[in-house]
Formats: sequence, C-alpha cells, structure tokens
Amino acid sequence: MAWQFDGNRPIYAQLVEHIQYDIVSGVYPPGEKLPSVRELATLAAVNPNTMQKALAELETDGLIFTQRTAGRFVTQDVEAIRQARERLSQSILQSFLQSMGHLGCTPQQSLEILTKYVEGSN
Amino acid sequence: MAWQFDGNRPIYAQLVEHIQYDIVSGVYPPGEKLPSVRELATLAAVNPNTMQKALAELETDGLIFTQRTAGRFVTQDVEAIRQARERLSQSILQSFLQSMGHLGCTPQQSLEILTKYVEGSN
Amino acid sequence: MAWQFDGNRPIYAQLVEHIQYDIVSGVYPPGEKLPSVRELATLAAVNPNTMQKALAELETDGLIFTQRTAGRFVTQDVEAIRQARERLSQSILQSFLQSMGHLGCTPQQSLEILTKYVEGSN
Amino acid sequence: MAWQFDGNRPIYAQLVEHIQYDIVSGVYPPGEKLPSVRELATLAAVNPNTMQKALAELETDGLIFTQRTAGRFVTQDVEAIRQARERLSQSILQSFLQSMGHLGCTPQQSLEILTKYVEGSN
DNA sequence: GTGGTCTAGACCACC
DNA sequence: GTGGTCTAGACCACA
Repeated sequence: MAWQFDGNRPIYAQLVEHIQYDIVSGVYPPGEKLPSVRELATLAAVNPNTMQKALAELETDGLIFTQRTAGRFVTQDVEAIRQARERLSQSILQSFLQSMGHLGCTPQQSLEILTKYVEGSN
Repeated sequence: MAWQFDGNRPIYAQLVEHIQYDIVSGVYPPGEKLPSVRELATLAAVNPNTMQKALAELETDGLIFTQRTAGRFVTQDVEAIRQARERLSQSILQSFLQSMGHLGCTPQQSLEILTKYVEGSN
Repeated sequence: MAWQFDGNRPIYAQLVEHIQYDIVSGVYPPGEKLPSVRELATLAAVNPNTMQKALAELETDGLIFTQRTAGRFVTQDVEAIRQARERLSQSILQSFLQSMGHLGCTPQQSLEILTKYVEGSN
Repeated sequence: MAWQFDGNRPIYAQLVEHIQYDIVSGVYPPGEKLPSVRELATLAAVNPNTMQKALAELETDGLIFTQRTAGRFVTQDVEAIRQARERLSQSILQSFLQSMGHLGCTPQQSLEILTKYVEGSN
C-alpha cells in the first residue's frame, strides 16, 4: 500500500492518522509488535524523525507502548482500542452529517443521498 | 450565527468554506451583493486582510465577482453554483466512505451504521 | 461598437485610451465636434463623471479642447495628432519587442514569429 | 538584473509576470528549486508578503509547487510550461495586432511597420 | 531555515 | 464608502 500525503496538512499528523486506523481496524492486532521506526519510515518514505514524532503521539494516546530494547507494540488493552474506534467512528458520522447540514440537508435527507450514492456506485 | 474556527486549519480557509456553503445553499442567492469586506471581517471577528484573502480565493473559484467600487456579488452563473454544490457534495460522500473504509467498513456497512446512528438520534 | 472594459484597470483610463485611439486613427477627424459628455457616457455605459474625467485628461494632453457652451472638439493641430500617433505606435512596437525579448526572442525572431502568425491567420 | 516596477500596476502582478517569464524562458528550468521567499523578496526589494502573494498565484497557475519546509520548485510538467509559454506568446501577438488595429493598421500593415522598425534599429 | 498565517495600520484609486 | 495593495512585524509548524 502506497503512503501518500495531503501536502497541506502536517505529515506527522497524517502518519498518526494512518497508523491509528491500522490499529483500530485490526491491521496491527492488540499486542502485535510494530515494525521499527526506520522500517516504518522507509515504508512511508518520510524522515525517521517525523515517524518518531508520530509514534510518540500514538504512545501518549495509549494506543501503543514501548518496551525498552524490544521495540514498540500495540496496546493489549482491547477496550482502549474499542473506545478509540468508537471515538473515530462517532466523529466521522458527526462530521458527515454536519457537512451535509451545511448544504441544507437534514440527517434523513443525507441518509437518502448516501443510499443513492452507494447504490449508484455498484 | 456566530463564526467559530477550528484552530488547526488556517482561518482564511475556514472563511472560504463557510461562505462557500452559504452560497451553494442559497443563503446568498445568485447575483446578491455580499456585505463589504470590512463588514464581513467584523462579523467574523477577523482582520479585514484575512477576509480579503478568503474572498479573493472565492473569486478565483468563480463563485463571486467584484464590481469596482460597488462591492462583491455572488455569481449569476447558477450552473457554476450548481456544479460547486455537486463538487462539495461528492467530496463529502467520498470522504465519508473513505474514512469508514479505513475502519474496515464496506460502503454497505457504512450505510447501515449511519442509518442506525440517525435513527438513534431521534 | 460595444465598449467593454478590463475590470482590473481604471475605467477612466480605458476611456482615455479608447478615445485617443479614435482620434489618432481618424474616427474623429481634426476639428470635429465630439458628442456631449452625456452622450458619450451613455454610449460607453459609464457614469458621466467618469467620462468627464477621461475627457479632462485628453484635454490636458492637448488632443481635444473645450469651447464654452459649444462643446468639445478634436484639436485642429494636425501635427500634434501625428505626434501622438507616432508616440503610440513607437510604444506599441517597443513593448512588443520587449515582451518577446522576455521570452528569449531577438527582434528578428520576433519578426519571423509574427510573420508566421499573420500568415497562419489567413 | 535589477527589478524595476511600473508603478501603475500592482507590484505583485509584475513579480508574477517576471518570474513567469523566467520560468517559460528557461532561466529556472523544470524541477529547479527557486530561491526562498525571503531571498527573492530581498532581491526584488519588496516585502516578503508581497513576494509570497506572487508565488502563491504562480502556484495556483500550476507553474510552481511547494514542498513543505524544503522550498518552492518549478513544476516538472514540461508540457504545462510549454503551454504557458504558448499562452504568453499568443497573447503578446494578439495584443500587438489589436493595438495596431486600433491605429487603423491591418495585420499586414502592422507586419510591414514592424519590419521597417526592426531594420531601422540595426 | 523553510513556507504559512495573521494582525495592524496605512494609503490609494475609484465613483 | 467600496475594494485593492503594500509594509512591517510577529508567530507558528515543520524537518
């Protein structure tokens, strides 16, 4: 999977987002060891410092933890991951409805539009 | 309606977005005169220059035009407004599905989740 | 002939230019009476004040003169008109060669390009 | 080369024009890094903000792009540069013929006048 | 050190 | 009073 960046938003923030999504969606299961900073950095084609910063932020969020000398691991606190996922999901839903609201659509209308859009893409 | 800003994104970008929504959703109808830069600036509680920058961007997008000394007006090209609305709508839908996709949800599943969410909020 | 304006440049300046061209190219011959300010203003669809300003500028340039109560007339000084024409012509030629120069073209090359362009348009 | 400005037209517009010419005529080759905003600003003896505005405009035109923290670069899309050059060239030719037309000269006559002018300057 | 943003304040041309 | 431009100076995020 190619990593590509927005260019307007800070790269490290996009890294955080990307890895966060990978964790809550099970690409990196609970307790799994993450690739080393250098590996991740080369994968994403960014400066190791930038990747470092992203991982540090994920650690303060409690989604990963560091074991000295052994590397970084996804937290084993399944509940924490579930909450993070819930938080993300809620914010996606809300921001969707809010944006559509700015276009003058009620939640019901937004739902209908999305339904048509999904059906139309098939 | 109070204007409030994200803090992460540039203010002028949020101004652009805000006014753009107002135009495509008919708050400012085609051909209507916009308030003066200074008025808008005080309304939004930002520096006039910042508002100016936002309006300049909307002008390059073709949503508004300037009449020397008379003020700024919403374009009378209703088709352009319609297209802008369409573009916005598409990008909202896509970004929603894409974000949900990152959580491992197919469009169908995303649709179901949204449905439950909307029903639950009633 | 429809008058249309650039929108970026001051209208009065464009009026000056337009009428100036009309005088040096003989649309308004030496000594001819010009239409009244109001007529010209309605012709050009501009505010009479703006047209007034343009005519005042032409007067200071010596291309037209005012006879109290009778109206405005093109100067009868044919030599002055010839000189104005010469001045205009020179500046057009120079600015053409200069612009092409910025594209890296020598005068000879510019000449060749123009030749091809003119032939191509036939 | 000293930068000098017209005084009638906005400085930032003249900056845009100047740099644009430099790009399409190869002074800044495709992919080349431009000097920093501050450098360019001191070179041109203008305020950095003014230069910034000019560069922003060039970016929306697609002639240059920005790499976060690394600087600005000429686009590598040589086709885009070629088109820009073509556009510039066309507009120079057209505006020349149009101006001469206002003097009552047909394109053929304009061509002859230019020929004499170029020969006379040798 | 890079670009990006914002504020404050001033001045101008135009109508 | 309208928009437009410019300067000065400051601050921030990023790498």
